[in-house]
Amino acid sequence: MSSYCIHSASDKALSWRGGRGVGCATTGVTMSDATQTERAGKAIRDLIISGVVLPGERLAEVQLAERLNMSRTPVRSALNTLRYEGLVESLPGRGYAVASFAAEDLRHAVELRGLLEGTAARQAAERGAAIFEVDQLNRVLRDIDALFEDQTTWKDHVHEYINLNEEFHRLLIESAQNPVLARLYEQLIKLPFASPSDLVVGYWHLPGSYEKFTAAQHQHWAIVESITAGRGTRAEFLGREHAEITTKALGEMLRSGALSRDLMATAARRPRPAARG
Amino acid sequence: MSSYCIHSASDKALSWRGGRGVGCATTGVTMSDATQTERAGKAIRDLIISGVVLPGERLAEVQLAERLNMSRTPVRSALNTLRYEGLVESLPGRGYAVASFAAEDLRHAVELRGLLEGTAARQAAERGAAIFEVDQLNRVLRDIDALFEDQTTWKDHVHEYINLNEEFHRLLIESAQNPVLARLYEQLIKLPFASPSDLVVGYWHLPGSYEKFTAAQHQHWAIVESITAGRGTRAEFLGREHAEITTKALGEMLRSGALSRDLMATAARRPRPAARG
DNA sequence: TCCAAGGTCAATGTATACAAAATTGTCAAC
DNA sequence: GTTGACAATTTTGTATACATTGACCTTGGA
Repeated sequence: MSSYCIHSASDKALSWRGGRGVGCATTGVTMSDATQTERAGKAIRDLIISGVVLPGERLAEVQLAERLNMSRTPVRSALNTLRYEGLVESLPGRGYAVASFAAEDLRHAVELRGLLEGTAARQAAERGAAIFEVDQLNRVLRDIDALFEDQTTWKDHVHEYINLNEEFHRLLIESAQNPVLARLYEQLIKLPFASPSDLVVGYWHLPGSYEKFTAAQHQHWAIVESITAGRGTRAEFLGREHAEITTKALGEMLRSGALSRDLMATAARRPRPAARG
Repeated sequence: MSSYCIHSASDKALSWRGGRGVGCATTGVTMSDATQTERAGKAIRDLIISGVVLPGERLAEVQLAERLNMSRTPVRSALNTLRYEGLVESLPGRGYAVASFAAEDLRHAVELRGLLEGTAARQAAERGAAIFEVDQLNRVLRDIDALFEDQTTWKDHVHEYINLNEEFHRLLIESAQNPVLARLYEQLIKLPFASPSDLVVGYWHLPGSYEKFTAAQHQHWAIVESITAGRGTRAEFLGREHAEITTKALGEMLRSGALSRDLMATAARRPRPAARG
């Protein structure tokens, strides 16, 4: 079984959620987390994302525990957590099953992320963002600009771009100083391919990615500009429009097959448990 | 300790989350749920909402297990769940503590609810809501109209209004046919006093409530009207504006002391764990 | 041959025992 | 008197054994 880590197609094997050096699904043990529960969570997540277990398939506790070389207790705990992250669904009295995601779900998630980011930008603009926060946003954007200066070498710095892009979006949410919004955002981007990084990971090697990324960066600047100027409405709609680029990129990714097709429900949305894998 | 159920001040003792006939925090056993875990979840929730345990206070597993007459296992599971509902915070390696809510958090939650409901309304309008869904929304609104016909007796039907109001908001979210949005909404309204019902429960006996409720009902009609007419932008902004009424009501509730003050963090936002209760 | 009822079995739900970690209290030294 | 380290105790994290529920298969009857 050569299904290894995520995106076996992509040679650079960018990890899915910035987990630094986490082991792969088959073992799930090589990483050095604090608790067994965390190890279980990451391992099961990998199993799902990498497509080792398919959508709709049941996740039996004993089976998982054996596979991960631990007892049922941390596995149970991790499954309960993953339920709230939307990766697994709980069956009434029969444990859990891998959640199914349709392409439509991904589009919805991206659109909602734009909505929340736009709201954060508006609130930051309306309350008057602190100088410190704006400075941080500007610094990140200048760093990203530097990466894109040379169109011939920018692909060598994709990792840096991913980190900076993620930091920008995180700072943007923080700038609203709205813990409830931040919590909701956190929950949303835990869905597969709903976070800013995930989409970059899947998109950067496609043709035309440079133009998309520079256009997105243009919007980044405009958002910060709006916040600084206290133009809340413009900030909000720029945040939403920013998601439109992502949606477009998502569409290209789907057509190109860059997204692990296993994540998509091929037949109906959320097929019945299907006790038999 | 006469701290009993929720809102000891309000004589009619409306239950907090439509739990039909759930027992009270002190026992937590009288209800007949399927599993111990569910019982634990509801019981701990009651302990928090009713103010028996205070914000910032640590929740020790053994202590809770003894109090609820069960083992630590379901208590652990329930605490893990409540973490994702925002009622408790997990301390790194030291278990859990009751989450603190500032008045500002409640306002933020209500505003975000308006944002999501507005988005749902827009999406329903844009995709063209099915006749069946619109019919259901209209039916609920007609039923609510009937309740408010007689200004002298409407308070006898508060329970019915709560149910109908909740159903309207649920139908509104469903009309968008957006599972991701629905999931986010579900998570949001699990916060204390973020759901439509909770606010009605706390507000209906305050002076001027009749006018507020009828004004809200006016907006309900306008939202459905917009959806039917395919006017997405208007639908969205009506959804947001609808939250403004709620925010105003929330302010009055806070000033009147109708909200359990225990839920509010009196000192700083999210005080340090404070190992000593 | 099909349907129904019962039994068997596997998997989840729960309890408890054990291990590891952290906090608290105590004692001694500065 | 304050500060440091060490030990004792409480508390969380994990494993395992048991109970109970639900599913599947077999067997009997129509």
